[in-house]
Amino acid sequence: MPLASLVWKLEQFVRLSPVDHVFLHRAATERVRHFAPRVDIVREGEKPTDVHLILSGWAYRYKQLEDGRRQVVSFFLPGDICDVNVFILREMDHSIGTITAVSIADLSREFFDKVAAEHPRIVTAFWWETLVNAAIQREWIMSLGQRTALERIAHLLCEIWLRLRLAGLTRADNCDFPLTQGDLADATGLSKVHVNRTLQELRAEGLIVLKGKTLSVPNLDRLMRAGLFNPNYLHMDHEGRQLDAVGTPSDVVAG
Amino acid sequence: MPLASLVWKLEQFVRLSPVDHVFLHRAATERVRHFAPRVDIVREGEKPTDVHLILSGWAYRYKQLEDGRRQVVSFFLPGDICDVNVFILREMDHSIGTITAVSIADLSREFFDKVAAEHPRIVTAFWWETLVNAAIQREWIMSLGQRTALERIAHLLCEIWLRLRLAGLTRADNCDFPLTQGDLADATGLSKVHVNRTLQELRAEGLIVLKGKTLSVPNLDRLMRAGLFNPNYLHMDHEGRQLDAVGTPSDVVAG
DNA sequence: CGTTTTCAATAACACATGTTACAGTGCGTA
DNA sequence: TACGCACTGTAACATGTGTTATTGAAAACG
Repeated sequence: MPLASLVWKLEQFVRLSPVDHVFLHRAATERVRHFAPRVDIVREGEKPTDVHLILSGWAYRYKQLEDGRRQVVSFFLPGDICDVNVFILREMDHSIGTITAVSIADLSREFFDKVAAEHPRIVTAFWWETLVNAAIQREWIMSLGQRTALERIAHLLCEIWLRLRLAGLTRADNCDFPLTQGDLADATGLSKVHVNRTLQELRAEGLIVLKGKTLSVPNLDRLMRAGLFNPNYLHMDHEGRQLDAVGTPSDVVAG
Repeated sequence: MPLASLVWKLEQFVRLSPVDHVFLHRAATERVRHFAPRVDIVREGEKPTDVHLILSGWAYRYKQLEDGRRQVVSFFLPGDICDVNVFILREMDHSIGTITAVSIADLSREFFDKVAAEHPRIVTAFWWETLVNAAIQREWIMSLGQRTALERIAHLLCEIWLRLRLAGLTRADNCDFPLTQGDLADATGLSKVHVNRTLQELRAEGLIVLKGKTLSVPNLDRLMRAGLFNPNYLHMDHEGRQLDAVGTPSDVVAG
């Protein structure tokens, strides 16, 4: 069920009612679109009309300078919402592109009006999603401004790992990892060559195994230390529920 | 009237009713606090209880690593709201400190509940504020990841200039500028020494005059070009209303 | 009103990361 | 099966920015 990741994630934070569930489910199955890998979903300058919910696949948000310099500004994983309420803006200030094949559900203005009027728990959950996304952006700023190449990459891998885990998308100690070294370079502000050097270093220290399109993290704790990673900014806990309390990948969200 | 900056700014985007005005005014005068320069208002790890509205003065949001590396993650100018609805999170993932003397109004959870229930235009305006702040964060990521030192500083100065202008806080071609070179370094991810070098360069090219605590921008257009600055991300227009239409230096935002 | 502290300015040197170039590997597709 | 193309891996070299140190000028302070 492709909606699982979103509901799963939101329920970390707010207990949704059965009515909420039905409502979300309908919204997420009504207007669904599918995209090939490596295509743009939305382009800078366009008028935003809908909010996009990622049902499956990976995507990213990026900005580009006229001379071609390109920066990935965030990654979208299954269950992520692209920007609650963007349609109140006149035009997009960035683009959104797919990494893998992606399915999205379009959420309309009316959907959000209805949420606001009739589903207070979902409102809260969406605010949580919005605030966490803002916190992630801040942490990226921290990484780009202060962390070394090795710390940056280690940090990013930790973040992706935890976000995937929250969406129920990790296996024992590994997960799908469709990003190329070029993608990592665009996200970390490093050159491709240096990303490669740095990945070698992480491998040499046994912090990651990255081959084909899967990433293994033999020891998350060590990787977190290498990236100076403090998970507080993901706000994965609420009312006493702690991230650590949830143990291994599979039962993470059991709650 | 210290509330002017906020109202002025929000009205750029949404026309507020007289009732909205009265309501905002009351909220902004009820619980006001004053802080000295260079002190913390909020510390990482604390439980957020209120949302802060900056009535006057400059502040910043920052994060710090254990070894002391410090990154300014955003600046707060008069009229800015620190984070709509933060209090739904369990703890702060960053700190907020003052630069100058600062007055803030504390906005409670009840305030936001009331807004949600009775002031739909304010809801929209706050969403706009939230989305613009997110866009600013993205642009900082772009700067830190892709722009050179000179571009970064030029870009930041343009951003601050336009935000001050929107709040009605610029004079003909100059404005107050209380940031030290150390602040700029922490915000741009550069060393203090390199910030100094770069400011000299900007001065030598006649792009800025920065002395004491005031900044002059003789030619905003040239500075914008030096910083590869595209103002679209500030979303200063709505429904055809352009920034030019509203006031002070009228020649600014070309397109 | 001098004393102390912060901030700005500059120089000399160090190094993390960028650039260019090319070879190897794997994978999609015909 | 082989072609083509995108991705990974490495080497040699270039450079933008960091580091450390010192000085002078302004503020802040007692």
